[in-house]
Amino acid sequence: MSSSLNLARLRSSQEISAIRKEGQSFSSRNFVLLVKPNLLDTIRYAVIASRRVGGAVERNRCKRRLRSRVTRLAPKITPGNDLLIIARIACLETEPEILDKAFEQVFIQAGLISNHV
RNA sequence: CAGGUCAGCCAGGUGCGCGCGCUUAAUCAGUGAGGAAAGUCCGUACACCGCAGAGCAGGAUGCCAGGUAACCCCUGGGAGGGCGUAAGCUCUCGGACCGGGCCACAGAGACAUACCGCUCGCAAGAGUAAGGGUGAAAAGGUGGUGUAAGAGACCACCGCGUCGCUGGUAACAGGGACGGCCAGGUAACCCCCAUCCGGUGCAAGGUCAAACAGGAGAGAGAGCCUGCUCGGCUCAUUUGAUCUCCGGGUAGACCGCAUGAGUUGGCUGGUAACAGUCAAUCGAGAUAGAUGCGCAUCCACGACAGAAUACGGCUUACCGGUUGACCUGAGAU
RNA sequence: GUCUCCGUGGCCUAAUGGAUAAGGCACUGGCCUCCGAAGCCAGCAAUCUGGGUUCGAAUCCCAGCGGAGAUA
Repeated sequence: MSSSLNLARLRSSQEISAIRKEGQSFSSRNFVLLVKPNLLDTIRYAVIASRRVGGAVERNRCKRRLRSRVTRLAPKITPGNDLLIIARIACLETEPEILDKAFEQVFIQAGLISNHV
């Protein structure tokens, strides 16, 4: 209950474009992760699926998959960062377990998961 | 039984666990995408702006009748063409005597003409348009009479036009009389005729309203270290710190926003589209944008695809399943 | 969401309803050269898709597909 409090959504387009400009990027086949430290003790995130991914059904599916993995990993992630996750076409086809692994790998690479496993 | 045609319906179900949006003070609980939600191709509602009334310009529609809030929509009917043995499917539809434009190449000639021809004649010339050739298209067609050769010059049938009659609300159909066919096509070229259309679109529009700047008034103190006193510091006291009020209104929030040309069922009228009436019922409302995942089980093994102000159509995409009517062929009784 | 516009070889352009769809760059082959470049000659290759109007469609009409832009 307390862990869910420091996970928030980013809503304004100004903040998101700031992350796109200034954030550090870490990419995989399925998605791109951009990180920018904020001065708060919370994690704020946003998920983007552009028209390149597909129609409305495919875009919703991508966002759903990525969002659910963020909420699952949230207790492990070190707070104080803004995250921006951009979906790629491949994340529609990859198996859920492989996507899980790729997600953790990228977050370790970005140094966001401190107390791993 | 096989093949086909048309019309309609469904769009995985049930249980458990985790998770999301909305309703709610909160839990529990309830509820939660489509037949096309799509394309944005038409038509409206609704909102604001404009507007005495009318017209011009521009655009749309175009066989007839009906339906509808309205329609490039639907239903029924008509004429003509194409496909199919058939059930049936499909395409076309005001005006060429308002006027203008265009009709390449070929061909003698494309809207006006006689090249090769035919006939008469010694010839000059005259009479012709049957046949040839060109072309998408060349002064009704076929057969006969007739003639020097020919020609609606005349006759029969068909086509065309005009005027009555009968049936039909009408488009039109049937049949009759007369004309003797004086003149091509194209209006998805301009145009003419009839009917309709003001513009912009929910990011419409409205309410509340930080901050910054502005105006009016009060005004000598206000703030910080610090909870209080002392003390200190900063900013003010001409160019005004600070406080109060004001209008417009940005960020943001809320309304618009889902009880409606609603849905389901019955009855009545109508061939039908549809209308009327009675009863029951409330079935999404997000705002970077909510519906999924796992397990079990049943089956036909799940396609196309995701609401964003709402509705009526059209068009396009689509795994399959199923119901009814009809047509053709074969066999049996 | 709403509105507007466009679509011609690999790329950039042209076109009166009447052609075998034109030109430049690129590509391929040849000539030239000791070898290249340049130049010259020849070739390859296209009207987004499907219907319709018309004697005839890249052009006109309808539907679809794809791509741009505007709107805060």
